[in-house]
Amino acid sequence: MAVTCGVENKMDFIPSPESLSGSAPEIRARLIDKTGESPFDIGNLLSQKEQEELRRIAKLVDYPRAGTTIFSAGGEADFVYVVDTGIVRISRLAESGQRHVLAFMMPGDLFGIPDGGLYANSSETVCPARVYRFYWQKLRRIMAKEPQLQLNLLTKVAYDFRRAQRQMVILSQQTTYQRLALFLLDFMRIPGFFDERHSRLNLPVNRFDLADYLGMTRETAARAFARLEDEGLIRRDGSHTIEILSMNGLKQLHRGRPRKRATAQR
Amino acid sequence: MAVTCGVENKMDFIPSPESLSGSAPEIRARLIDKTGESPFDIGNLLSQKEQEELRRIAKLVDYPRAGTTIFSAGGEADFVYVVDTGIVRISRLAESGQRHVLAFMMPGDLFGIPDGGLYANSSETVCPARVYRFYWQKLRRIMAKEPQLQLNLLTKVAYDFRRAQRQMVILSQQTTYQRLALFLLDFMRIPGFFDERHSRLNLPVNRFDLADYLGMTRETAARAFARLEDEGLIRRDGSHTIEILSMNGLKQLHRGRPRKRATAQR
DNA sequence: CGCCGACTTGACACCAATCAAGATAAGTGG
DNA sequence: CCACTTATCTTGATTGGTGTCAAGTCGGCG
Repeated sequence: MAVTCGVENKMDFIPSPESLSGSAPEIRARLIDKTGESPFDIGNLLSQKEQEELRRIAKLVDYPRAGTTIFSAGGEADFVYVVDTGIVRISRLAESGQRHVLAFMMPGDLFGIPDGGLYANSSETVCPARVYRFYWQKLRRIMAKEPQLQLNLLTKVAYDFRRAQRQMVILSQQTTYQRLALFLLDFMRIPGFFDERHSRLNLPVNRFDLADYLGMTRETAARAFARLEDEGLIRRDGSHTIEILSMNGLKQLHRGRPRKRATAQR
Repeated sequence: MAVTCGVENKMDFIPSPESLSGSAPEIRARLIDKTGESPFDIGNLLSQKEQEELRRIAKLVDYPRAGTTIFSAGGEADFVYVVDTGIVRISRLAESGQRHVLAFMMPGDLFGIPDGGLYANSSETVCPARVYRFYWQKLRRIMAKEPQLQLNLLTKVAYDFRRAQRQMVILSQQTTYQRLALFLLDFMRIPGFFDERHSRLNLPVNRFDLADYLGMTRETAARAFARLEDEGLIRRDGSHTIEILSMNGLKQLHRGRPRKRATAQR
């Protein structure tokens, strides 16, 4: 659950990464932060020793090409991963053959936590990417001794859980246009994809992935883009770069009439 | 994420409660199990001392009436809860006023984990219920000393996370009929609601809650029931008891043609 | 230059929401 | 216990959003 968004109303209640504590809300949930001085920490909670231990079992893996499989659903889950650079998609295949993209993982996001020893989902690179790889068993062993590290992991999973809950609400209530608007807003908040000066958004996600993430078809996604453009909220400039003409317009769109009338029970 | 289901294909990949370890898949994720001999344990992983500590900070709270609020989204999150008896719904209100039911929590399920000190969702009783209540801060303090207990909590959250992922796929791919069929199948697996001898299912959930959980309107839910009845898969006997005529028929329904055609990328 | 994949647009069909009304069940007071 | 009220559930007719199928455009690359 990578994409973040800045609206602060109820529907849009965005889980804060450090959800379990009550600290400052600006830190991104992560086990590793290459840029900071404490590269293996979330919110500077880990001791030097703990960070060292994490570093020892981490291995940086490079995926130079888009569309490379990192792991597949049902496979033996030996590793957990943390995105270093690039974007990774987490997907699940229905037996109908219909794919669903559960999340786009951004730098700092953790993924691949096993379910009964197996991966529950598949994951592939969306663009060239580098990821840290940890032996899950080793990590578990360390966590058994280091409660603070385990709390970091718990925090991270709780964060992803809330993002999933938010996505459930979006998928079942918002129209396709609203979902797309929300997606763009979310993406704008991720460092490195939105150029504020020119108000241009870089969308390295193709229409397939986008549609499967937002629960619609590629055709509908294209139409949704067209409508946003007609209404003067965005301007397409190639299918992967978009100029944001009215961020407020996008925000208002998702507050408008939902797909279903409001429930007024009791 | 309470409801469980027994189909074992990919789409229906049901997370096992003890997902993080690799042990036997029969135990239900829980912190407390009143019925067992180890009432504060998941999968008998906790020591006597740890169980005692949990018991000390737990308080059993009774909610004799349906529709009682346990906590509200945005409120100060002092407690976490574990269902003892009855059903509790976890919901979120969009600013449009549209409610979404995120999950029905069954006996043994844990809920109310705070997000930045506040509750992210609301929760109300669906029927008369009893819940265990824990001071979150106390629980955190104990967990800091007892990694095994914290691992139990992590396991539980990871389990709910996977249920949320499954629900995302269902909401965005399945038709209303398929979603209802799946819901019934899930409910049948919960101990105490399905009478195998008469093949009768007790559904203590009203159409409002059901529709808001499955992402449809009450009218559509009623029509979906009608269609399942027309096709000879169920028989309605009052709106809250249902006779299952063909469990296999229900299972096949959700494998049929989905709402969208399959994605065949690459 | 021409092929090919990704993306877009159009015409049509269908599923599900809406609005409205009726039926059943559940309380409530006499 | 029965009439009355009310909530819950169901059914019908209509509309609109979105998937489907098909064709067309754009851009990249050999």
